[in-house]
Amino acid sequence: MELVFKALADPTRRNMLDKLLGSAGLTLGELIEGTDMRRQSASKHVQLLEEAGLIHIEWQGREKKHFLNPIPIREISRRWLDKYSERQTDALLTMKQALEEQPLSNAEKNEPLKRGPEVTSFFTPIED
Amino acid sequence: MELVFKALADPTRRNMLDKLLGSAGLTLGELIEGTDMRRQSASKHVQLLEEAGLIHIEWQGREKKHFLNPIPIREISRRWLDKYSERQTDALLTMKQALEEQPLSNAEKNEPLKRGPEVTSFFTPIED
DNA sequence: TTGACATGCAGTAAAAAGACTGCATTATAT
DNA sequence: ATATAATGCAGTCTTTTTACTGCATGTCAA
Repeated sequence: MELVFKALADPTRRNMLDKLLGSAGLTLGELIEGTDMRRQSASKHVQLLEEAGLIHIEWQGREKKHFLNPIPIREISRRWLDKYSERQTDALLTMKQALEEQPLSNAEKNEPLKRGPEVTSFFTPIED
Repeated sequence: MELVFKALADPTRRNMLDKLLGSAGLTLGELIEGTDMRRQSASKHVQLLEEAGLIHIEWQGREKKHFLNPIPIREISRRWLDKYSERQTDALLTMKQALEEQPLSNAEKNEPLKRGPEVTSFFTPIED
């Protein structure tokens, strides 16, 4: 998973994935068409993408064809991203809006500064 | 979006997000508890996370409370990741397995090396 | 077989990222 | 008021990342 996040961090590599989504089986030379990058640099990007399991490579004679493998991205989406996005977005939106209106509710009430779930819980709405 | 991917690339920052998912409103000091990182370093990580919109910060006196904002992650999941994962995973799996069994179908058929959609299309199954 | 093509590998240099120390600022508590 | 606590900011150093050049390897086509 570490490798996947690293690989996705670079815009050049994300662009490669986009290209491969549009037309699979592109060679290295085709991948750098329209860019000013040298093939040696692109090759290293491809290496990282492959190590992360994000692309599948198939040799055809002297040509190296690249195929997108969406599975690791799906894994991220399912195992790591979903736990933030699906469950809690609405709760956060509620909180955020409430905070913008009365950002210092506890201080205003002159309550002592408490720590712990009562105060810090992300899902305890302001109106509680 | 660039900032979000960069922010997610570092394991320290992902760990911070995980901590904030578990207990929201943690202060900077609480965020580095259990690690050997100095608060100044953690502070820079927090800055990046905030610039990426991944956390929301609320000052409470001299304490800085941090809250996870899952929305950017949801955006990634929806706009960028889903286009790889949901639509095409099954198609890829089929292709991958087929490739592993007969990885050079075109070459074996002694066809000329063609380029373009006919050959390179990711979604054109081997059995076509 | 030989020349052109697609790519790999090694080495270098520049840029970015990450972590540290030291000092400054603001808030709390006595 | 003053000491302590939570944090920010600036500067330096190290590591990592990224791009480049030059040369090597293997494949295709005449």
